[in-house]
Amino acid sequence: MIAAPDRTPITRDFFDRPVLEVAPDLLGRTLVRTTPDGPIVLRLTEVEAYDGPNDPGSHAYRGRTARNGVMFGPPGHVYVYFTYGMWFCMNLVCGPEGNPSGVLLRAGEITEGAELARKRRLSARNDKELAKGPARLATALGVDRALDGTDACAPEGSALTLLTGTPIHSDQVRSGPRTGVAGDGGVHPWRFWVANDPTVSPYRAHTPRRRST
DNA sequence: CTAGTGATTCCCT
DNA sequence: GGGAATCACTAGC
Repeated sequence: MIAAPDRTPITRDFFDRPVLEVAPDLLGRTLVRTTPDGPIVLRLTEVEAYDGPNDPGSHAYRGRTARNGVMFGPPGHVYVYFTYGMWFCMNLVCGPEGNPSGVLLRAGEITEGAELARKRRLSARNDKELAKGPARLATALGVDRALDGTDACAPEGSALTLLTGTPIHSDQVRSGPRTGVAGDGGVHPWRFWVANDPTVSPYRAHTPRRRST
């Protein structure tokens, strides 16, 4: 018997800790995205930590800007950014307010509402690919910049809610270098995932792009 | 399976 | 103006 995931919303205290504690503790948690068409529910299987103003891989490294302002606000809120001209990615803000840190949600397993996620992810060849990768995850959940700053500690039925779920035992948590982070940002083992989970995204070393013109 | 590249827009220098 | 916390597609093994 496997116990059903705990559907109690997570409290803000959960996020008001150092990001390197929060990140592995997010694995196995349940994220509910409520849309007009119904809920889409995701079990988190892969995350990445971005640790405050001294992390050169973090969007907050060069100080507060219009884009990253949510990272400087209270923990438990969602930072959504637009990247590569086409995609959105989502983070959960951690740590004390004013210390900009967050966890990028990189992959997960859709456990409810897969029919809604499939409509947004037409190129996915199977359900394991629906949220395998940070932009795919945001796409599958219908998350875009309109949700930047949303409170993930809100009651279920709000736009986004993180539930207690089923946390992953530490001996099933793996860690490694962050994906796609340029320069010194990739040296820390701040990517965390669930061992042997088929929804975890493949590791890709950062490849610098050459100018096209 | 891996490696390479075009797409496409915003942000910051 | 240059690069970006990516994806989808292709070629080749």
